Amino acid sequence: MARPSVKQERRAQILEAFEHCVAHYGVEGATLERVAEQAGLTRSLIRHNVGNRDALLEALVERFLARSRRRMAEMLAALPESGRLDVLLDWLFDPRFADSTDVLVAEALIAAGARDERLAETLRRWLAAVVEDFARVIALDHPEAAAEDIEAVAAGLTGIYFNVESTAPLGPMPALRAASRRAAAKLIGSLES
Amino acid sequence: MARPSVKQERRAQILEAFEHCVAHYGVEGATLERVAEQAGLTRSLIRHNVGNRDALLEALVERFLARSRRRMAEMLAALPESGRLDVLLDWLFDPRFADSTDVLVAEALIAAGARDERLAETLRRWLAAVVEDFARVIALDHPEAAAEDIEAVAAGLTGIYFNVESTAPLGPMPALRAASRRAAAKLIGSLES
DNA sequence: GGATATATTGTCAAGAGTGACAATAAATGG
DNA sequence: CCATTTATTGTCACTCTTGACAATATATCC
Repeated sequence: MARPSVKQERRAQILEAFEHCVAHYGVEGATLERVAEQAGLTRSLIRHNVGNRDALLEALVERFLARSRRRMAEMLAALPESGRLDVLLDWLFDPRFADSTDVLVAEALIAAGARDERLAETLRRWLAAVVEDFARVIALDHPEAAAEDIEAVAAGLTGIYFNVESTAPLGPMPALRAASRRAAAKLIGSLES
Repeated sequence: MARPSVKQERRAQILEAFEHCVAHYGVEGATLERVAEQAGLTRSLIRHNVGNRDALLEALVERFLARSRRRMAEMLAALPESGRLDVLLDWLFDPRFADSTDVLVAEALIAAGARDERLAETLRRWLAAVVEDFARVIALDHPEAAAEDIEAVAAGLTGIYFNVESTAPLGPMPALRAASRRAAAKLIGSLES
């Protein structure tokens, strides 16, 4: 009885473009014009399908959280019974699996969090959850280790990983990546008593 | 024979304001209007004392590099003969010494590096130098350790530190900070044979 | 006090970014 | 073919940002 709606597809297309722009230019630098160009659409269509700037940012945060959780869950589900931590290190540091989008978007959102306490609270929870997920994986292979040590190693792992991915705009830095992976392995190894 | 020039003071004042804005809003979001307001000056005075946007960014990069090197040198010079690494960990993770400006500016510049290969090259060198400085300190206390291990620990330390400071816009995260410090200590401890 | 160099303020035009809405085009069911 | 719903395009007004330059004020030396 009407022209079929493509709103959901358009919405995804727009949010992906917005994500790209936020990762590259920051929240303030991701203008609707740029997003429209990146998506191959017009600014009016952005407004039609998602809304104004605020709506766009809110939708991006939701998408980012959902995507981050899904990727983490997939990784966790793919871990083998033995040698879990080697697979985890591959996932985190192997350039073949590298995907800096999430980390770059997170950085941009964190910067914006300084002017949006609700967003800041969301991101604090998100970051804590990431560390907790890593901690759970580590605990599986080190059931005897103290909770405090596992927490520390998980936090360290997160920092090392985020730092490597955050340098993505500078181009590949294989030496840093390799050293970071070695550091992560040594950090995990420190749990052996 | 003429009115005394305050160009150098003004210049410093302007660059400090620009630095603040870049740390908070990113390179693209640091508009001259915002910088002028932050500095308590007018846009015309920015132009008069430093120049246009490009000149401002170039000056900021220089200032950032100089400041970063100076801070690192001061820290290195202040290290005691024994227990160097504890002092280093204090400097890196004690909230009383925390200063996230450098890290936030670095992140913003790195993002901008994607569109400026010369800047990217500068930042790659800067990052490598930071890691090398840490590696030298570590090597002082672990002369027997393999160079590759020292390099790895230095890279890990850098990542853990940068990650903690990069969360500054979210407000204090004492648990993450404490866990990160423990992780850094464990990482360094992994060099004991 | 006058010459001089600098600081400071003011203004203008051009372009980018945004929000709101109108107008047109296209696809579907009946 | 018609009615209906949605997609798509176009446009207008307003603000923000920037670059350039003119005009004025101020401090110093002679």
